[in-house]
Amino acid sequence: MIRKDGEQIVIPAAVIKRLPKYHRHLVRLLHQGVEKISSREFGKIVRVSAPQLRQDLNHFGNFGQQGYGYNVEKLYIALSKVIGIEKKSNMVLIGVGNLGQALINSTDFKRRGFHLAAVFDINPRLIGMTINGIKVRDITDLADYVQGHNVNIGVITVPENAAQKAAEELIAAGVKGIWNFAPVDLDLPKDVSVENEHLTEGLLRLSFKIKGKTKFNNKN
Amino acid sequence: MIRKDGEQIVIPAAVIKRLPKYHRHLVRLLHQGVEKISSREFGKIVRVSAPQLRQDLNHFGNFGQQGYGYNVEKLYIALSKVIGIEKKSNMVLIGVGNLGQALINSTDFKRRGFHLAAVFDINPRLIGMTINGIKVRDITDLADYVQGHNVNIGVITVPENAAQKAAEELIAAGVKGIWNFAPVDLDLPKDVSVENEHLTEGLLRLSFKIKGKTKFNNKN
DNA sequence: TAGATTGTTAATCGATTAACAATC
DNA sequence: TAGATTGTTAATCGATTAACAATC
Repeated sequence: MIRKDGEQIVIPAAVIKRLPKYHRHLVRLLHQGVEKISSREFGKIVRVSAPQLRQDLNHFGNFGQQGYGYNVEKLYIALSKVIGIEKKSNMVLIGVGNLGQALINSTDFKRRGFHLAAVFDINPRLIGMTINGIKVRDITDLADYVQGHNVNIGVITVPENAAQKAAEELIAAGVKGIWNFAPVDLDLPKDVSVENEHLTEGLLRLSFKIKGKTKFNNKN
Repeated sequence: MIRKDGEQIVIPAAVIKRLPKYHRHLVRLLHQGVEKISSREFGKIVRVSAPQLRQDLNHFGNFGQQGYGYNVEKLYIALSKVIGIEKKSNMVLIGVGNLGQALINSTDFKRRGFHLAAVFDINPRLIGMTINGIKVRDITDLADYVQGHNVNIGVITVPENAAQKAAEELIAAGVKGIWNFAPVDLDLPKDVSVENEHLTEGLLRLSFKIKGKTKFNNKN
């Protein structure tokens, strides 16, 4: 791709959605010692056509080599930079309920370069407890902590009705992105990014899909 | 929409993705006592253009009324049927770790018509325990339970390396859909539906978005 | 009835696929 | 070099938006 200087290049939403999957499989291939891979082979793995895969990658640079394919490590490093996880970033979490605790104990995102620096709650019974080596802090200490520890992501695992307030506190404290698990659509300023994990919506989609298949199987 | 008899009508993937959000807000509006809503107002809520909202809904029937808009309760009932949640459906869960326990304690999907009938694990220390009133059962009892209790959805919250096997056991037992939280792409027969909750992928997308915004703000 | 708003067709926009020259 | 495979343009396909007749 030729980058036209000075212009803001917009990456299609559909491309952005696929990048994490590419990255996940590159990590795996790297661990498995795979050295190179063609767009055809890799496309089969990530369930995307070979031309589409090449198109997607070429939004960010020319990482392949004609007649050879893609070097797995090189592509992994390139994509890590594209996504912004080539160096660790710090997160804080608000809401030490069941889901919050599950995330505190998770190893999955830690392996991808995200460090959960601190967790907060409003409940005095939880404050002071230690979970997986992380102390639960008082929500009133949030701003101080975020400003002093280079935190740029906030995770929201509070109940529905507390989510908007938690988001506002995170933003006031200076985080740049919010990973939201509460089943609400947060109202946020444009310069803050959000990613929602509306788990129940996935379950409804599953229900819809099952219904369609069942119908089809009944030839109805 | 005029339904051409005998033909299999394919609903665009993009439409399916939006339905759960429509449903979530209809539940809320219904609770708030809102009686009717226009495509313009509702579109603003779900962040979709009015014509798109009408297009989407008209894939399933004509639920509105000219000059009036949509009756909230009528639309809620109609969409519930479309999604397949007009009556309760039974689920089982495999993997009573941190995330599994968080789901067992969740009220969110229960309110939308999903009943967690039983949970299973392989760990003898967990088997026999009761969490939120649900007994943890031995994974070897899975098939018997599923067949005897009209279960059609299986939830997978086991570690990465155990997920494929768990999926196969669920399918052998007869579930029609899998709600997968393990960070792997399951290999499944075509007549079984899957919905993945690859949480870390959401976090990577967030990282990418933050990076883009930061760049932009720096005028670089 | 008059005003409002749907349902639906046609036009536009964006994303995917096909094809192939470039080149390792 | 010859074979393989990329990067990229053009063609196709699908999804969104605009527009408006139908109608409550």
